[in-house]
Amino acid sequence: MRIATWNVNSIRTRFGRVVDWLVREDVDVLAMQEIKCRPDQFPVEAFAQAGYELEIHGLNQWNGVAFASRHEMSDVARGFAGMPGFGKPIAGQEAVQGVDAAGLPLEARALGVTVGDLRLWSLYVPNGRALGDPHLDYKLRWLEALREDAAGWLEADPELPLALMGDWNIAPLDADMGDPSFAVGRSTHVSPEERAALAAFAPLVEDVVRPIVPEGYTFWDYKAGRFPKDQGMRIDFIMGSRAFADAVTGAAIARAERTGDAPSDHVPVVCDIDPSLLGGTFEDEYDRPMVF
DNA sequence: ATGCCCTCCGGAGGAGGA
Repeated sequence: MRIATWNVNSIRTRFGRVVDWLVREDVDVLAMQEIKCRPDQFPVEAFAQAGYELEIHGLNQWNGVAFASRHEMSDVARGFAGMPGFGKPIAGQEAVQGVDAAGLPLEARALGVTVGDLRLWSLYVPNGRALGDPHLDYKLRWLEALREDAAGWLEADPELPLALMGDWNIAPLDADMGDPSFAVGRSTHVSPEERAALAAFAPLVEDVVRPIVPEGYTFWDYKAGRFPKDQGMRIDFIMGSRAFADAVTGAAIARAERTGDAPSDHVPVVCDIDPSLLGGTFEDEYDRPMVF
């Protein structure tokens, strides 16, 4: 079973490329970020024709997360319980996009689904924008709230095959920073605070791709020829719980998706799961014949 | 370097990205 995450940078611009890749690579479940549209604007037909169902969480032209899956999805969660909002309290926003406990509007940055035994989240972690910007504080609070909720999920079920996957907007190691416009002490994505926020997930989930793909970036800025110079960043991760990580049999970073016509600035990050290693009752109907 | 490129909305130029 193949699972992937991809910041697509507008699904309306990219859907042909995305569906082609899903079919070509035989992907079962894709977590998308930055779809940049509402559900009524999402190109669902292109996915349906390729055999994929969708769960979509998009509020407006910003952010937006979704899942495409060949398998049934259930227990859909739009946002997590402790997720903070951002911006100014706006009267009437409760009905439009929901608000947090402080009355701040929630953004479309987290979508959870269950596929078989797997609990999967598509996450678009706030960018942070700049050191000292209130958006960076939002980023850190958002991550801490996610960590607290994820700790609760795993406390309730330590054997839960959980994957937190998406665009984390943090380069955890110096080897993950190849873009010279990012530097410790000068920019977001590499600050000690952000790296500590990601490292705090260590007791819960681990990067399941790095042990198999030790090198390579997942994002290259469109500006300044960052891709041809290979000045990218590794900021997209599949973070798996113990039970999830134990079932991983392979992984890849689809670097070729940054080439050709109209690429996203991010590429897909992929892992393969052997359902028989999950120890549960998941049946992959694409691997096993249906018995009637 | 308040730059570069790309996408959004709206119909110009600002916001946001990382």
